[in-house]
Amino acid sequence: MSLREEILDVSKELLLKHGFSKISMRKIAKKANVTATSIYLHFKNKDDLLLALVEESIANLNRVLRNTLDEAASPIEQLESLTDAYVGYAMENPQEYEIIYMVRPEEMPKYPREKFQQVREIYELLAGIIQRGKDRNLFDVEDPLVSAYTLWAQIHGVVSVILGKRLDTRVPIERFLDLATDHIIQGFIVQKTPA
Amino acid sequence: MSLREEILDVSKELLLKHGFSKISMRKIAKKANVTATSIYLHFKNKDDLLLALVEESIANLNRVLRNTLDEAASPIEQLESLTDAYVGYAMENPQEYEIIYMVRPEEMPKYPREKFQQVREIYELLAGIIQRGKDRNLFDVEDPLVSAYTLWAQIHGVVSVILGKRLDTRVPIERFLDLATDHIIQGFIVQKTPA
DNA sequence: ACTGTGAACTTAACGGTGTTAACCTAAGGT
DNA sequence: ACCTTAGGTTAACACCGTTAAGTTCACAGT
Repeated sequence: MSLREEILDVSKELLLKHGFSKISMRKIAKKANVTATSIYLHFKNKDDLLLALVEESIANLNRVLRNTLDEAASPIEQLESLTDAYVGYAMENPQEYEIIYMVRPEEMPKYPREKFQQVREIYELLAGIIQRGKDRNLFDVEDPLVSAYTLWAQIHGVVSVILGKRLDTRVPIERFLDLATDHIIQGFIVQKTPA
Repeated sequence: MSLREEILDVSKELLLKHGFSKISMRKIAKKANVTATSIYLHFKNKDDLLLALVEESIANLNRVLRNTLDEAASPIEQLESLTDAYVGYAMENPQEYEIIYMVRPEEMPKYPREKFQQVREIYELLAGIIQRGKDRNLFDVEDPLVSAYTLWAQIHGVVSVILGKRLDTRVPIERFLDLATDHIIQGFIVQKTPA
């Protein structure tokens, strides 16, 4: 295994074990039996290293989402199962999810766009589902691609509130998640106005 | 002005000007013409100081939300105007919003609950609106308090995606926000099933 | 008037951080 | 036999949050 991979491995291990705020180049280096400066031979800086981890984690999440997709199911069912899979993944792998969304490298905006191609692909998949639902008069959406983004943003909000430990302790997480996903899906389904 | 207030003032100024990642106890102290250690006479540590800023900003946001509430309006209108006010506040005061939600002091969970009483009050206000809408058969909700939390989480997700610069650059922010608020509100309104 | 106390503040230091410059070493190609 | 290059090192810089110890000074009690 190359040192680069080794560094990625131990970084992820430390991140998952001790959380984002506790990792440092020196600790990573120590765990890889190397000096901190060696990391700079393989990564531009700390942000660059973190970004590589973000990429990995995004790939994981994408794999999970793609695997849960049942081509034969109805658009509504597909939306529901994707939502559940997303939330489930975040709940079961909170640190991994945090790697994706909580880590905020300074120069993310100017980071090479190709790297986020995978993210786009997921959106287009989602947009496709929404488009098909719209065509069948199941979904009340104007613009499937934009709605794909709002759907994801809504779900992310729900998840991040829990992971950020900002949910009122009086509210049971399970109930919160159930009602949240209900409301979110509901917001996409056509309103059948009374005759 | 007491040193405590002075510290809060310059901290906020630095935070709004240079962002969260750039502030340090030493810089704050320098700007307040004081040594870094003096800060520790008024705040337990850096997190404690940041938490004080979070409190202030929450109070601001709450004031804005309360001011936009029109007692006479219908529950649907109230929900819409609160949503718009929330999003508007976040867009116009992005750093202030980040202070509230992006700052994640380690010990937030064990922070004295009374301090977040204001947050509760807003939820209860929101829950009241939802309850009234439910009573009038306008809203399709099971549990107004929990739904108040999911509503807020969804909106927060939408806002945080923009502030985190994670929205695809092909999607215009205004359109994204419009469709997002539409979907969110839609998700709370009763489905009138056809006769 | 003298003393004591406590608050506000400082200096100096500890152990940590990301990052860079300079250097070393071994392998491979010419 | 020489040069280049990849992969690694040591030492250092400038910062960080935080603490222990010391200073100054206003004011209360006797």
